[in-house]
Amino acid sequence: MTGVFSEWYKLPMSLSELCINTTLRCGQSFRWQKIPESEEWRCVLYGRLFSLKQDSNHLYYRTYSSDALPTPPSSVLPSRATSDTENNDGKLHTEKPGDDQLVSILKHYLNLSSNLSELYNQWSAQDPNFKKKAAAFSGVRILRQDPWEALVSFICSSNNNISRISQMVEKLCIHYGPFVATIGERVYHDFPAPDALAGKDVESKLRSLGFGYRAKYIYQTAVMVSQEREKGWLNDLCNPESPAFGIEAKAGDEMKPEGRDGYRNAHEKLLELQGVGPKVSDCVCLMGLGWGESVPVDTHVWQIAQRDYRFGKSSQKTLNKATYDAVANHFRKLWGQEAGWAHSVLFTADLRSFADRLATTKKVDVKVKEEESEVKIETEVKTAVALTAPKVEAEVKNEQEKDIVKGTASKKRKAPAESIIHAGHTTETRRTSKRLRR
DNA sequence: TGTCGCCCTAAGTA
DNA sequence: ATACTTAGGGCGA
Repeated sequence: MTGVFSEWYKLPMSLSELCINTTLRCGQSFRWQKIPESEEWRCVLYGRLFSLKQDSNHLYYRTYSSDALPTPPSSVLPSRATSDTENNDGKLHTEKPGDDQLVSILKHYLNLSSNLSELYNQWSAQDPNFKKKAAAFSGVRILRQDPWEALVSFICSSNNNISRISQMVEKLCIHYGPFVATIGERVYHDFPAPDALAGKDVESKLRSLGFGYRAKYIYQTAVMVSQEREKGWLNDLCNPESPAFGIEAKAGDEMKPEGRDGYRNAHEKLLELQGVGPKVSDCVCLMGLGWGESVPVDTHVWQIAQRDYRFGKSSQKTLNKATYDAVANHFRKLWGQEAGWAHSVLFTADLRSFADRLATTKKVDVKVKEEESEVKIETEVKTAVALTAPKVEAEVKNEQEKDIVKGTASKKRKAPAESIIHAGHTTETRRTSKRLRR
């Protein structure tokens, strides 16, 4: 089968508004494929193979069309979690030229409506640590992924790494997702719909494919979403201000330290699913449902909170429900309504695979003023390398840099005991624990 | 309410 | 080489 790419179209885009080289590999999406020896990224979205590349002034995009499988009907465009093809596609049947619809899809998926530079400025003004860390990581934007895909992807993410999660998601697409195109050796499928993963033999098949204990979670969640919930159940948990593609935006409710009511509700409902705890639920809320205040707290973020925000040391406190809510609420109060976006910037800055951003390291003495105390500490000054150069990671030069990457450095700072933040003092105790309801 | 052992796998580490 | 740990958790006791 043959096919052809469209010409490249382009959108004006600065790297501070969107850096695809960071955004597409920072662990929020797992399906984007970097073409070797090229700056090009590919992924199937809404049944179409998209291709992206970027320079300092523009984002370039094109799509691929197979001869035997022309542009899919627009009925596939609404989210896969809705197996209803008749009610939700009203806005998608408009007779727009192809490139016009492509740019709508891209602007929606890439979440381009907000001004990211302005958000970085606000977070930096509120938080010196953010300002310091974010310098080398501009253009990290939260994508609007399909809620169902986000749900399954983050069920896969437990006790796992980005590389293997990506492989598992790829297997789901190849074995259960609709075929889209073949280019060279590479076969492109879209992500499977819920009912495609609810078959009787799915669990055993996934186990044989190396999913481990996640196989049961995926199968059980697919059954619940496709058979035991109303159609559109998952999409209805979306932030009304950030709805699924093709749905009208509505006004949202009021922001609170623990998040808006709609966010709390979505978070809670997701906990009913198998294999979904607080962290996975927050990932889906943030990256699939458009709730910007969702702050997923994993072991990594927990370490960041202890290291840079004076939460109790790990030897004293473990990451439990109370500390989870305390950390998330703290970041919501610090960064505001889009706290989850800021969180992702710091998370990315600590990812091992981005060690090449810490190209040169030299020791200097810096006076850092934090709250009342002025502490003289020894710190590292990192100089960013070009953001558009996805080169092979430079070898970690010495133990010091290795520690930075692992997030185990900076035991040098000693914080006053009074300023350590304790979970019980900073958050209202929530009674919404998944386990307590059982 | 908090803590612990267990669940799967593959790559990295000692 | 072989055992152990880690990698963006969740669940039940």
